This record gives sequence, structure tokens and C-alpha cells, in this order.
Amino acid sequence: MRISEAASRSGLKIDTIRYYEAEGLVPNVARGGDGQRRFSQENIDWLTLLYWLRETGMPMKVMQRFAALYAQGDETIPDRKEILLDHSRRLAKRRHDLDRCDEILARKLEIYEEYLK
Amino acid sequence: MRISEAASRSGLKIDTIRYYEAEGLVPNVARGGDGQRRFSQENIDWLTLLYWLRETGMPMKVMQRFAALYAQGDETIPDRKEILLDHSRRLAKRRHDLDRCDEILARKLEIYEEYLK
DNA sequence: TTCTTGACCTTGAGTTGCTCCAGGCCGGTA
DNA sequence: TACCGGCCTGGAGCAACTCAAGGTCAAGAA
Repeated sequence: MRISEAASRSGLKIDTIRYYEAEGLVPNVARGGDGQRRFSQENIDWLTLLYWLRETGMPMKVMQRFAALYAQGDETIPDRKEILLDHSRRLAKRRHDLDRCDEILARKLEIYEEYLK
Repeated sequence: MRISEAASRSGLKIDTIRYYEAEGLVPNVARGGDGQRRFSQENIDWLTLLYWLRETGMPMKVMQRFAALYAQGDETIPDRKEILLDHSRRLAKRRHDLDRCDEILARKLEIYEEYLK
């Protein structure tokens, strides 16, 4: 697969994929004889995972560490598991923040309604 | 109130408050005779709202517009209401993203477990 | 066959939204 | 009077993209 398809499948932009690769977040991207990137299904799955991790606020440093472990093979699975569990805990915190903000917005909107009445 | 107290009450850092003020996000910050900022309760409430809007991903441009309307007085309440409703819709989208990511993480962790067994 | 188009490449600059630091002022305390 | 903490400003640094310039190459149209 070429980069445009990798982008549309993973959700990341083309520029972002190139940037991530340069930063070591995407191991094993092959190149065709023309020098262009070729993405395997495994690459796409990995990019998709990165997309969701980014979308939910994982910092690049963590992704870098995660990618480095991934590149090292299966014996790093316990470490990777730790990272994902950790992120999952962050998601819970974020959900809590959303709830809190919802409350605040609801209260504010109530005040506006009161004023507009 | 001085800036350190404004920071601890709103959740924003001191530097962030100064930055926000410089960018026009915080109308009507008074100064004492010594040139130092004095924050009213209204300022604090406003900063706290900004804290939650930022925390949940509102871009600065939107906050800027929101602040400009706020500074113009009560007749802009309908516009401000629109902005908050809009943001509230974004929060729903974000919650959906969190759910989606949770699923993906759960699936990934399952695969890891399978491997570690 | 030459020309154009489109997708890709690299390098480097620009943007957003903070965050931190240097250097300076001022009021209170030892 | 010397020091301290908290405040000030201006400007540099940073994270994570995002975009623009300039170039290559394959494929199809004229």
C-alpha cells in the first residue's frame, strides 16, 4: 500500500505518517524500487493504533517508547501491556474531566437561559 | 487576589494566566498601585471556566472569540450560548472517541494476555 | 514522442499553545 | 541594610504537527 492509502485507512494525515516514521514511531516501513514507502497490513494496524493513542492524548515520548518495544519483538509484551494499561487509566481520568466539564457547561447554559427568559 | 491565588483556584498555571491575559482571553484584570494584577471573584470564575474549556480541548481561537463576546456584555449571551452548545457537542464526540479507544485497548490487551498465557 | 498530471520524495520553515528563564522591581523581615 | 519571596516583562524553547518549495518519476493525453 502506498502512503495515501495508509493515511486514509489509519486516520492519520500523510505528513503525520512521514513525521512519525522519522521520529521512530513506525518500525519496518519498506520502500519500493522507486524509493516510495510501501505499507504492509501490519504497518496499517500499527498506524491505526497510533492514531487512537494520539487521539486520546498519549504523548509522543510514550509512543516512542512503545514503538521501540514493539520493534524489539514479543519479549517486550509485558512492558507494552503496562503502557496500554497506564493509558487506559488516563482515559478514565479524561472521561471524568468530560463529565465535570459537561456539568459546568450545563450550569452555565442554565444561567444563560435564565437571563434570556 | 494575587496571581498565585488565581492560579491555585482556577487550576491554570501562573504563566498560563499571564499568557491568556496577553492574548485577550481574560478581560478586565485590574492592577494594584504596585503594577501587580488583582483578580476579582468574577475573574477567578472566568479563569476556572477557561481551565475546563482548555482541558476539554477548546482551541484558543474559539476561547478568544468567547472572551471577546463576554467582554461586550450581556447582549452577546445568545452567541456565547451557541459556542458552549457547540463545545458540548464536541465533548460527546470525544467521549465516543474514548469509548472507541477503550475497545481497541481492551482487544490489544486480550491479545497480549493470550500471548503471555 | 513530448507534455502534462498526479502521487510521491526531502528539507526546512511556520503554527499553536504553552512553559520556562533571565533580569529587574518592590515590600517586608532579621 | 541586606536579603527574601512574589511579582513584573520580554524573549527563548518546546511539542506535535502542518505546510510549502522544489525535485523525481510513471502513466496517460496530444
